[in-house]
Amino acid sequence: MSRTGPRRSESIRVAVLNAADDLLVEQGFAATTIEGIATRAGVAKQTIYRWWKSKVEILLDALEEDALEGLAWAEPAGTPAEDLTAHLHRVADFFQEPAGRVLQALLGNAQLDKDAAAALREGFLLKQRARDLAGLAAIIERHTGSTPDEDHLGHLADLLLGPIYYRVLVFGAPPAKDLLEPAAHLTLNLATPTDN
Amino acid sequence: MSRTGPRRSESIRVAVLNAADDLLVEQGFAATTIEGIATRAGVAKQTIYRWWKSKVEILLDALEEDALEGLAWAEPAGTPAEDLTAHLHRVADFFQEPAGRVLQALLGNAQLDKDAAAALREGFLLKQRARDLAGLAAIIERHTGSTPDEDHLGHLADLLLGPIYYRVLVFGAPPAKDLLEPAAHLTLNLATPTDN
Amino acid sequence: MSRTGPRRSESIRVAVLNAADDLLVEQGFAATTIEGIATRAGVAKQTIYRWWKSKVEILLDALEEDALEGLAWAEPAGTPAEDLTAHLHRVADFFQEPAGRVLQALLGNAQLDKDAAAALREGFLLKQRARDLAGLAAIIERHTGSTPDEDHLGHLADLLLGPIYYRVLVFGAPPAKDLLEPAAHLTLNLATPTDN
Amino acid sequence: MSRTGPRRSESIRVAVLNAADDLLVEQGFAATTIEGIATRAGVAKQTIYRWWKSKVEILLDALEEDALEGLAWAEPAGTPAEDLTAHLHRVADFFQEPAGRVLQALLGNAQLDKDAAAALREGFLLKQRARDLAGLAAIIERHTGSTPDEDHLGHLADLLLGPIYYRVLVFGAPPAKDLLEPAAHLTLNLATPTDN
DNA sequence: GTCTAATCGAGACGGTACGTCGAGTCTTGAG
DNA sequence: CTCAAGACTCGACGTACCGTCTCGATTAGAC
Repeated sequence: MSRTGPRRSESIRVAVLNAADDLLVEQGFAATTIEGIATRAGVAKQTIYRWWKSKVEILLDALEEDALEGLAWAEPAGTPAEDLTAHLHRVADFFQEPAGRVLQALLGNAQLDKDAAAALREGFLLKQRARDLAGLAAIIERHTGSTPDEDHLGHLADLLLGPIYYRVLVFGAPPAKDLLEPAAHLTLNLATPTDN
Repeated sequence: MSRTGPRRSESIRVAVLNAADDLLVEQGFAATTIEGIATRAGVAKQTIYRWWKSKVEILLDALEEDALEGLAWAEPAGTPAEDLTAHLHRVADFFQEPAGRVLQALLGNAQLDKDAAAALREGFLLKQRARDLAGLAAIIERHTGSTPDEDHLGHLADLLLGPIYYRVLVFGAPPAKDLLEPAAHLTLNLATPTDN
Repeated sequence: MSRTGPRRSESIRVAVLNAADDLLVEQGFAATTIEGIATRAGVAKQTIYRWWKSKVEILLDALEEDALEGLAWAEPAGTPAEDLTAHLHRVADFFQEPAGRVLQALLGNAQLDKDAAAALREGFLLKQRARDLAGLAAIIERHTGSTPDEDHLGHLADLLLGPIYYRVLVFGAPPAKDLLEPAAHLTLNLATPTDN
Repeated sequence: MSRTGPRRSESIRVAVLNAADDLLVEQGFAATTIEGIATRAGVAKQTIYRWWKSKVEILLDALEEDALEGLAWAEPAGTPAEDLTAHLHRVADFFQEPAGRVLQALLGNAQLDKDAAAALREGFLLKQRARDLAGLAAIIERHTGSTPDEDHLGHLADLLLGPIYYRVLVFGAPPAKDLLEPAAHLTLNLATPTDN
């Protein structure tokens, strides 16, 4: 005997996520207010508060829908080095897209608010980390024939992705593209057991 | 004929910077309001607005006093590899200190506010970048006897520092310490012209 | 061919009226919300709106059941003066009872809302006025042997009841009891044609 | 050494009181919201909350300024009976004026809210009661040469004013004018020591 | 010693957004 | 068709800070 009464409106959910996304890109994080989202989505404020605790939760919801593909590891299409380089380009490009702006804003906000940081970590970053480790492991395996252990894999991921996030978050733009290919090669070299 | 009347009070300046620092560490960035700083410093709001444009400027002021030494490159004390590893440890530790928290908050806020980002870049990050490049160049020179060109040096700095900032800003804590020594050696290897 | 489906549930009607009554006495008029009544009566809001237009209508419904006896003119039991005095005591006491509180609240609300005022007038006050005039006329007739004309009777009712309502509505409590007996005698005196 | 800084703006105070008055008369009590008053007065909501706790306090403030003259007892101008009758006319007319509407609304609200009732009593009704007793005593003294005792005077005031308030608050309009002169004469008769 | 001009505290003010409450309407599925 | 449950829009609530402003009181050169 399931419960009675009206159900949550999916169209409202989508309208809110889109409104939040749009506002963030157009006006920035500070100007993305709950009232603004409500107005733009044509929805009552109370309806937003019924389903989300804060604008950060809304953006996190929006991110989950959009970022999965933007940061996904593609199927093999060339040599491991080529595929890895291509992925780094994809990550660098991602931060220019709307979904990337959302992630950037949420990362920024996470520095300012411990709860938001925890929510972002749980809701997105750790999952993405797992996907990154899996994607990187697959490429390394294609390259060397074996999978590095967890710790080593994590270090490689940090060396590989760290510079991109660093340039984006600290200097406001992805790194020069000519950094990416050497970084990919370097990582694959480090992944060969003898170099460990 | 110079002007008359009282001059800017240094004690007020210090009280405001300390109040801002303390509030940030104790309550977080969002709770660090101009009104709160004014109250805690025992100062009128107007007095703050007379000398600073926003709380970001206050924190930037506070950062400039504290971060210089926290992120400074030390004098040679061992082999280049040892010195470089030691510096990476220093950077990682810096983000645990109050001054590091301020930088982290300002970096976070910079993701959310373009003006704040520009101010942080101009007021701190670019200068620190220059110091980092100089410090790294000096160590490489000791190691290889020659200085890499500007672009290459920048890439090396990104590879070296990126992972630390990445772990701090994305995962909320500095990387495992055992990542740092390999990263230092790696960077020095990459700096030798033949490996490029 | 009469209509199908269940009819209005009497148990719900009673539950709602009681819930409204209770809430009014316990929490006051403002805190007596439709939502509160619905919750307390274990009934859906919509069900209330199906049968009543507003909380005022609910309270009016509740009043009609209780106030009739509370403000009723009793059968002759003594001299006209005694009976009139007794009635005044009954009216004064009525405002201390729950039903009196409801009337007081509805009178209060009527000052603030023209529609509510009209509803109260139509639904209760004019009927009560008629009962009061009839009761008073009966007593006067017993006393003087004749019935005063409509206008005169109305004035007498105003002089008689006015002070009680005045004390209750303006000063929050019924008048001192020793006002009531002189008022009763006075009214009867004024009712004798020669004193008019 | 009095305090420094800007003082409360008198023009704002007046603008708020007028806006509240106007809204009450034009739209009624329920539609007289703090936000509406603020908008109409061209004032920030916070400014209202700084000086008044609720709209009731605002209206009370407004009342104090306007009701004093509207309900004042005039100087002797004729016989005591004439003056008393004139005063009753003044009271009955008062409830048709804006200030009278305010009093009526506040009386209505007082039935619904104990705190509001207490505030109204303290802030206005008890003072007005004192003025009424004094005014009535003066007229009686002119008529009979002596002043009745406190209790008796109170009863006379209740008999005199009760019917007017009763008709206004219960039936929504002042009593027929021909009630007033008999009521005045009656009261003076009752005030003569032998009739007591 | 004035004089004079800026600094400083205190805080009033117009705003914007917050997060909450209840109103009244509408939708769903059970009985 | 009625009902409980509750999603929905709407308007107002009272609060927090924002950034601007005004008001004396204080202070430190210039004369």
